[in-house]
Amino acid sequence: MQRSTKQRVAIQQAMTQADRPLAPQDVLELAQVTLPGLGIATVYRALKAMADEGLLREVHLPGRNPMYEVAHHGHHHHFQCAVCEKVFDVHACPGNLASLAPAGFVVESHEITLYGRCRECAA
Amino acid sequence: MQRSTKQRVAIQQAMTQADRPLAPQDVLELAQVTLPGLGIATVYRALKAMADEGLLREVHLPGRNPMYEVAHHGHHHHFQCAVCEKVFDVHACPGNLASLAPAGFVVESHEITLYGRCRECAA
DNA sequence: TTGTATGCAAAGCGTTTGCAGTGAT
DNA sequence: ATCACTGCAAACGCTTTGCATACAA
Repeated sequence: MQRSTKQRVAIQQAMTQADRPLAPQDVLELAQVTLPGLGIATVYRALKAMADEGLLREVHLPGRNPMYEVAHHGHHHHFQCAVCEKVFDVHACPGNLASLAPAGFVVESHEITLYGRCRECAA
Repeated sequence: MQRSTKQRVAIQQAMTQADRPLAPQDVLELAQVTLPGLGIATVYRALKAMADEGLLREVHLPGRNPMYEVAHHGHHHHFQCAVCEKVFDVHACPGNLASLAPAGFVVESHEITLYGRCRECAA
């Protein structure tokens, strides 16, 4: 199983404190505040390991490299701010999207991304 | 302006005949059927140029590299088949997604991706 | 003839992996 | 003392770019 190293503690701490999807590079920079020697390869390996363990979830957004978020929530979507580029969770869903597909197509799941300005950047 | 070369004709032909979002590699393979010597760099440059001209549109889907489709009018979304991995247009939209965002967030646009099995793969 | 377009190969960028050394158990 | 974890650097896959040549105008 997983060993508890100072690297992984720092990485998990960064993920938990951010409480929103982060790119590996973001995680590196946050974790390096408390652990300057941390390497990017370690971040990638730790994020993937934690995702395999179910602690984190991979987040794929259109036109962005893969991100990770703490895996607590159920079904949800994402909001991407056009100004600060940060990604936030959206805990609502219109549902009933199966009927949008062309006839003969079977819809099994869906993903919605909202774009605009977050609370801070809208002010 | 653009010059009409046999490479660009083949590329545009591939895009038009497919009538669905294609990755640059897909375009290369389709166009190479009629133009075997075609290089991948030319495909990338031509796709970008045609997108700048308004002939094509860049399509970004979660977890996929950028694709291109012929630029047609109107707001639409995409369906990605879990079996054949092909992407199709969805000419419907639930609308009214602005209210899904947290309070204080301003929604300017949205993107929806449906997943499931396309007509061929559902059979 | 002129200058854009092309093909190739090299360079970029984000991500993964091999390896020898480090450190948690 | 193990053996997983780490940092570094090399390797990777996709995309972009520099350059000399080809070719549309």
